[in-house]
Amino acid sequence: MRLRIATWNVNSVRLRAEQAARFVDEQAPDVLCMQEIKCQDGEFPREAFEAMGLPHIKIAGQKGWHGVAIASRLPIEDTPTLMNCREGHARCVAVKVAGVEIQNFYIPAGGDLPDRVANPKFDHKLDFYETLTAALKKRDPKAPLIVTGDLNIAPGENDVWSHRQMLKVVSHTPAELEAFDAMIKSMDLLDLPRLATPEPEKLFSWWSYRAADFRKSNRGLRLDHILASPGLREAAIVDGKVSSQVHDTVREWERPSDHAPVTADLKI
Amino acid sequence: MRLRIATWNVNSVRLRAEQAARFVDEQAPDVLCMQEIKCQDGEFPREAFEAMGLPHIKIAGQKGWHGVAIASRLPIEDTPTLMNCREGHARCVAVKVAGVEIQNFYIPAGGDLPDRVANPKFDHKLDFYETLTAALKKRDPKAPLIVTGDLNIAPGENDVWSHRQMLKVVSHTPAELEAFDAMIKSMDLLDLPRLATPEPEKLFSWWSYRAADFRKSNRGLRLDHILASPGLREAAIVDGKVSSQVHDTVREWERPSDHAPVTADLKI
DNA sequence: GTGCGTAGAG
DNA sequence: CTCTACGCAC
Repeated sequence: MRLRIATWNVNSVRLRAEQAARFVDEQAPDVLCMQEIKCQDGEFPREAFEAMGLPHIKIAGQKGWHGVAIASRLPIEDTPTLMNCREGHARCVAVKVAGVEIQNFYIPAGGDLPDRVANPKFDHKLDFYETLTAALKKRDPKAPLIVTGDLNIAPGENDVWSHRQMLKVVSHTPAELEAFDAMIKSMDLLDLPRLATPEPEKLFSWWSYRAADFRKSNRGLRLDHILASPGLREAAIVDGKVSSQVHDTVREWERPSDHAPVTADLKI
Repeated sequence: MRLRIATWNVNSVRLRAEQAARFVDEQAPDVLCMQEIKCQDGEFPREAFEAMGLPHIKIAGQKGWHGVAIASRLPIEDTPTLMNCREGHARCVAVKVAGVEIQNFYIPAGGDLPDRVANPKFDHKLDFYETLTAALKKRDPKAPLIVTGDLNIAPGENDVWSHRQMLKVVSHTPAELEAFDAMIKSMDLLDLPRLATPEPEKLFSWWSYRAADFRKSNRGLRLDHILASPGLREAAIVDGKVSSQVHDTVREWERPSDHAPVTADLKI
């Protein structure tokens, strides 16, 4: 069976429910992990997700900001999140689907100044990574685990439009690249979209709203990730190939999210 | 030649430009007087009005609030407004089209409490009427003049859903009815929509957004007016008939203004 | 209920 | 530029 997992920072699920329906119709994900739903649990448009064939829903919402959710075609089993947000924000949600544990995160953006002392948001971001990395180290790498979401770091030189310029910009600073790398090494996580589209090809999942024409300037970043535990290696790599993509055409739709959805397939 | 004059409180011209195009397409007004455009002069969607065949435009805008404009199929001649707003709001705009002077006003709503001392907004409203009435008295009644806009008073018993209940509500209080009457008497202005639809038939041009179904409750008010000077009597009353209507179906459109457009025809 | 202003986040 | 929150006006 093919299990297609999608992650999408929807930037308000109430404003994007119709686009979610279109995306689900076109790409048929079995599990849709969302970030920045920007609503409380009771305000989540459940009916819309039921109508699009994803009736099994787990929501971690809060008023107006952040908020994560998972909507699934298959029944979900409740499972604890790997960690909790230090600041009490709704940034973590997890389920088990078809025997696969899915941990969905909206990691803090980290503010403008890449300085842990002067900028508490940047400290929060790195602390989030440290806590997550520590939690992953305690887990059995052979267990089937997906770590996904808007992780707000573009880890590779080809995950940013300009490595040189971005090294000074939060999302691609050396401290963040190290934090991301440490997380990956915690259990040798597989970076599925990047395995499917190897370097040096550029791969982005986010483009700023501020650009007049995001295609023209193409100043994107790869902030949205689907990472698989070693226990999922055989499920993710089939005949030497990984099936995973960034659905960047979604970024062209009317009134889009600034993030494009990312999918990856597991053969389970 | 038929000159069709329309007045419409659009409640944000930028949000309503498409609806204006539809209305102009369906009703073919020669002159469209707008209120509550809620934008500055430079933010007015000129191109949209040019495209709908109303390229001659006069705008009195301000940031975010109030704002009036006139868009015309025929060339416009600049003409001074009959008065200026005491508070400096953009509430008055005037043009001359085909020899007819058109004075377009967005008269203050007047707040909740009908008390000139306790409520400065109510005082401003009555003061606006007094100033306008004084200005009209100085004009030659035989000159072709239209006074139109959102005048924020429902003058007659059949211009409100409940005369008894509304006598205590700003827009239909005794002081306002007197002020409206004094304005009419200043030069025996003709109330064109009411002449076309005589009492006791109810006639409304505004329905609150707060009603779930405005058709069902039908708690409307006639706040939007097209008044003609005696000099336009023969132009407005043709074979004993006045051609004027409230286009209330516009209120049913998607994301409507809370006001419906009103039109009146002159034979000139 | 709807659309503005302001501010903050991204 | 595009979201949220809050407050105000209508």
